[in-house]
Amino acid sequence: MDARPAGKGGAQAKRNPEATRALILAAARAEFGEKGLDGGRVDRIAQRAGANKQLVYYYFGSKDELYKAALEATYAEIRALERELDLTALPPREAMTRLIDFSLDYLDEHRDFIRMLADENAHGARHVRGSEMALRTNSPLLELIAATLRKGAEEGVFRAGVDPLELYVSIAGMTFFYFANGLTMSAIFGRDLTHPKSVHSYRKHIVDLTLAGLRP
Amino acid sequence: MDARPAGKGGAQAKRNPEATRALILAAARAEFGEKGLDGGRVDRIAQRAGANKQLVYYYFGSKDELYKAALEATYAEIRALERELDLTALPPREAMTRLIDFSLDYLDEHRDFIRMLADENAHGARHVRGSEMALRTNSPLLELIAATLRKGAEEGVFRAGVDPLELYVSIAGMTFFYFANGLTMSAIFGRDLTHPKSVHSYRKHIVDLTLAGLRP
Amino acid sequence: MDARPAGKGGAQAKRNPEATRALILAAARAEFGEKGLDGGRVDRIAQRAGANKQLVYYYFGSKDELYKAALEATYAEIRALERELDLTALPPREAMTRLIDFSLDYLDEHRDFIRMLADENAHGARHVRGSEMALRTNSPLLELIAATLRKGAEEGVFRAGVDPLELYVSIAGMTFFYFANGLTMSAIFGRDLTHPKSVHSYRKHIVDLTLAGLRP
Amino acid sequence: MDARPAGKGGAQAKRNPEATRALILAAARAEFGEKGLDGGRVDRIAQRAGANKQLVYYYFGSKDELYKAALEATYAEIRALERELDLTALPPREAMTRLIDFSLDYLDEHRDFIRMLADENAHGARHVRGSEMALRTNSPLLELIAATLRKGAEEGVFRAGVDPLELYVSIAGMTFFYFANGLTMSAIFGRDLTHPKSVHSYRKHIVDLTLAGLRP
DNA sequence: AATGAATGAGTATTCATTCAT
DNA sequence: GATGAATGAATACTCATTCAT
Repeated sequence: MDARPAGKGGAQAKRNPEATRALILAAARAEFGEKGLDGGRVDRIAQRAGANKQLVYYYFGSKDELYKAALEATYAEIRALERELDLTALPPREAMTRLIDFSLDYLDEHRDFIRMLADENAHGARHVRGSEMALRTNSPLLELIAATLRKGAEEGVFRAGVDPLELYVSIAGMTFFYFANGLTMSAIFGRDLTHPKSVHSYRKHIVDLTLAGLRP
Repeated sequence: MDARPAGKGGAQAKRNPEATRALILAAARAEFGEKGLDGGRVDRIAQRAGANKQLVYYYFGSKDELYKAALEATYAEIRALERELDLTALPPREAMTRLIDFSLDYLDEHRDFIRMLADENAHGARHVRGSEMALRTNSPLLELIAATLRKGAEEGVFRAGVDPLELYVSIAGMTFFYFANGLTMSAIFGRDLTHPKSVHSYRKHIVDLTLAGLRP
Repeated sequence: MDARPAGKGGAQAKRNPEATRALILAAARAEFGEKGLDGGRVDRIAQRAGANKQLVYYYFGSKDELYKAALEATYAEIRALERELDLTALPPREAMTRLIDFSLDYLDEHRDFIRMLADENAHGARHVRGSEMALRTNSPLLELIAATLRKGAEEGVFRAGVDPLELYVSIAGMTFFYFANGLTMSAIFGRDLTHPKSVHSYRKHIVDLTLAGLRP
Repeated sequence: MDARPAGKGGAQAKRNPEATRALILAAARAEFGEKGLDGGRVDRIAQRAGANKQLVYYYFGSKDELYKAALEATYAEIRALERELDLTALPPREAMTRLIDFSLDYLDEHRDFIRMLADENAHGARHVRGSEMALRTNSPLLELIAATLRKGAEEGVFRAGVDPLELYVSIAGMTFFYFANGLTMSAIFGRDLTHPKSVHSYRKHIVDLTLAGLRP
């Protein structure tokens, strides 16, 4: 019927299931990352993916399952990046600095992750709980923090007895909140926290606070 | 159709404008605190308030303006509480501990505030920007942090040069994130962060980290 | 577009809740009577009623509840008609004849009832079971049959021991099936059963069969 | 993508056109018998048949034509059973009893036929009219009734002048209605008509009524 | 013959908002 | 001030059907 010059058009030309699925998933991550679960629209996801709306259901079953898939893909991505972190050669204080940097940088560059994380919690972590993948996979970052704390304590540069998960939460909190609530704080305090200089300064602040806070 | 005299209408035992308005506002705070802006339903707010849906529009104009009003009321409340904090008599380290405690406790007891804060940012801080009230009122907590840092530096128990706003963000981040993402983290890490013992332990952790991190 | 002043137009000009509700219910009875539960369309019902589609939900909650309401209205109507039957003055055989006539005539004139009855059973009598009204109200017709059988037995014109409900089912079956499956049978047997003459002849047949069948 | 030789495809252990077609047809009869034309799903039919949905279209063209095929198969089956009835050796009254029994038993055991028959009529006998097969084949049962009536009249055990088709409709009605509307009536009258004892009793009732009704 | 991928038109239902009294 | 009735534009999801291989 066509070399597909005109008329119907669309993603159908592909006939590439995996690619189509991937396109839809990427579109979903973008949409949910911007608008959240409630604000995200299946129509818009299909459109973003250049796909037929029904295909979304064909591949993912429902909006909720699609959201779960998007969340899992996001988690898989960040964990893959975490896994690439190689701090074995670094002394504990440098390693800890790198960990904080990583956390800050990732969130700075992936605002969509922030939205999804916040949204997921707002919905009672419903999808995470239902995701075997999210529950199974351990967090490489937590492992790295634990290893770094241990090494630091052995070398006498960090005090002992610091709980890795609690430190993980602290670091994640300081970095997450900065971007998550940056807009509101910028408005209230009249200081543009989104500016690179502000980010740079804050980075130094939390590194200093953390390293000093871990001294023996 | 019934025995009542005429004209008036029905069960509106109220006829108390301010009380009705307050009821609706409270209902809105509850609803938005639970479900967010997108998830919140005007119908449900009216129902919670025991009021007619149209009254919501009569008093607040639109869902969005109602949300703004709810947000402002929430901010007003937390700031009033912050204003009650009297740390003048306390030495800097105790004062700082109190500040952290306050932040943690308030969030622990006001999960609805967490939801609204997260939601507001997810929507680009639209309502905060459009609100004169929220902008004008400076955060008493920030002032207290600044004063405490100053006093601590003078007394030599805190190092100098710490930016009050950055410390404010750090503390807010560590406390906010703990409750905001507690559900997800509890699920993923298999450790119940909502348990009082966990909160207690985490409180000690961030107090220690912060106080140690502020040492000269 | 029509005689109404201008602007939006539509059923809204009425502001007559009860009338609106009644219009929708009537439209639902017509629609479901023609197309059944699965085939019936909420859109079309709204249109038939000259009402907004949302009003259907405002008044009835869901398609299913609307169907139930339509079913109840239909049952209420037929039972009201049954209740008007006064056979006290008639001798048993004439009374029985009237009962058969009534059953045949009602079904002949209310094909929609046939469809709804068939449909309801096809769906496992779900709505009837969920309806307090339909269950509570006993069938006046069954009472009349019972009374007529009793009287006939006393007078010696009917044999004793005939179960009223079974006779009720027989009569209902003979009349219902004639109209319910008339189209199919007309097609298969090449004889127009919908023709008044056919109906007339069949009426005589079942009256004869029944009266003869009840002889002592 | 996998190790299989080439081209062929997958699990279709079949490659047996007629068997596949038969499977689909059987699945369609089951599906339509349970859910009706509107409620029946092509997807589900394919699934029930263990076949690909597209195959349904390959063999039957459309849902409607598949329905027609299912209807024809159902008619063919019942007519084959009717044809097996050999009443020649029986005296008229016994023969008539057998006919009624057959009708009752068949419907009792083939609820799906009831649904299809009801559904077909609800749709204006559209498919039957379009089916040459359904129109061509005469009903053996009607012939048997006619023969039995004739013989009975000759022998003086039945009155003359009874129209075979009308008697056919009566018997079909009494038996069909009992099962078709059994659920609704059970609910309304608070008597379980589906119980074997009820069926047994009703069987006696209609045999008695009919035989008595046919007496000269 | 057989299959998975793709599509368009529908389908019940929801929701913020406005009208009329 | 207060209320019930009415509206239009979405919104997630379904379904019969066709395309490409």
